[in-house]
Amino acid sequence: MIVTRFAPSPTGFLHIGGLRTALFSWLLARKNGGKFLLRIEDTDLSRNSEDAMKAILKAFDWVGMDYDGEVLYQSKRFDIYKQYINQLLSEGKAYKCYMSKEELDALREEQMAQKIRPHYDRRYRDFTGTPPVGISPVVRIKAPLEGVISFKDGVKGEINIAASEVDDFIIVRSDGTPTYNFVVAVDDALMGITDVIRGDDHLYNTPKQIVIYQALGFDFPRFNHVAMINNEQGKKLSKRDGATDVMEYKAQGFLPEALLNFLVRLGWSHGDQEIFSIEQMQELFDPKDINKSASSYSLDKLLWLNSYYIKESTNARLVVLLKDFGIDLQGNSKSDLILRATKERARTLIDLAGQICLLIESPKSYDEKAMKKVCKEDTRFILNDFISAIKSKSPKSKEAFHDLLQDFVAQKEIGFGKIAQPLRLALMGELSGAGLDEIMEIVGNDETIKRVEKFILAIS
RNA sequence: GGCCCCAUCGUCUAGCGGUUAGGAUCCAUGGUUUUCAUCCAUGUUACCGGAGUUCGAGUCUCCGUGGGGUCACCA
Repeated sequence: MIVTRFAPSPTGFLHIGGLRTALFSWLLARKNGGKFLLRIEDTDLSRNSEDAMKAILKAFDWVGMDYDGEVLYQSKRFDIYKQYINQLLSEGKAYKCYMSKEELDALREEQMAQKIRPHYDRRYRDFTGTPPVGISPVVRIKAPLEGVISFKDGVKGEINIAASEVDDFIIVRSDGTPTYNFVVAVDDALMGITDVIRGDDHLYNTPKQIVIYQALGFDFPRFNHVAMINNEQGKKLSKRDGATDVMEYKAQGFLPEALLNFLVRLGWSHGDQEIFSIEQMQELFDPKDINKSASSYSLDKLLWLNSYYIKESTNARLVVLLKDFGIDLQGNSKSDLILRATKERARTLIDLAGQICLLIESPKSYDEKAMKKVCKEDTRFILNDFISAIKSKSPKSKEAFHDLLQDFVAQKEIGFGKIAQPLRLALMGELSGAGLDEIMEIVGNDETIKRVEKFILAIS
């Protein structure tokens, strides 16, 4: 059985890079009827944040990704790690190191000055003397002294790293807590993880974790290191690049399926296909189709996907979603008409809300450029006559408004634009939007007249 | 700096030794539409450079160049 996991550290919100690796892992598990675990890497007690934890869970919930079993916390598994530490210690595969942090820093500094790679000099590796007093030791793993650590990466292929690049790294801090590279290896092994999918910033952790696997006699999983997501300038994504927090996308009016579809195509592809439903992703995802190179993040495609998914959404769902954007269409008898008139034109829910606003509220201002362009001397008289026409015919349907408009221009022997443009401005405050007949059907006779009258006043 | 990874239109990508280098997005143009948008059609734009292997190289090899990652008692 395939078992995958997402293992964030609770130090901040879930960012889109994290969401993508989570998505890949989730898809792989779901595709194969396997398990997807959520494990919180909170061994560094000083860096944990409850809020970050909640934010991650919230983001998962929003995009609709589920996980199997309970959320696993490494901070609750310290006794398990301790057991394995003791095992390594007693087998001589790990050792206590009494070097103080200050000494270590000094060593590092000296090495940097000599322009050699900073590394621990293994001074306590074979130490047999009496340990210095008053120092709480760390525990270090005995990494191989020579040779090459190799593994086959599902994305990058064969990776070989010289053992000399891997230090006797710390597996237990002086405060007794175990460190990341140790607990990851232990947990992945103990939890039966078969496939690890993570960012390629972890590529260098892999040989370290392999050292642990080997010391403990565990088999190691398949590794897949996914290249990073960069910003539009090709640089590492940072907070300065706008939305990196997954929940920020919700706030900006994106649909979760649009975000997921966007992310799944960042670094992964299936031929020429662009649109993937969640079901299709689950069916088609395969780590072998993950791209080796980093990708730059560009909003265009996300916007395009989002407008696609807005059009695909049922009106009922949009009504619910729109509530977060200040639009309450619940119980509005014209909600279907309103949505039909607006959803084709919206790229985000914020867009959509804005357009709906124009329909249900009288314009607060009129586009000035458009006013100048569209309003001629006779405009107010034409509009006045149009009000009379509405009053005498009192149209109710889109079709009736359509006919009224046609009859009106025919009778007055004027071009359609003569009435249509100013009318549009009067009703919406701008020159774009749904069809006039549609708008008037939604707005209704009385409100149409009111808006036109208000507009006439404004141009007189 | 050492080590590792990467390199096709602006962007996301297909390609897996022989293609007019394909799709999507963006942009432009035309059509549909009472405007805008949608939709449809068309178009501009790419194999980082140099050697080599080969009858033939975007595809394989090497060297450059560029970008990224990593070198913590963070994860």
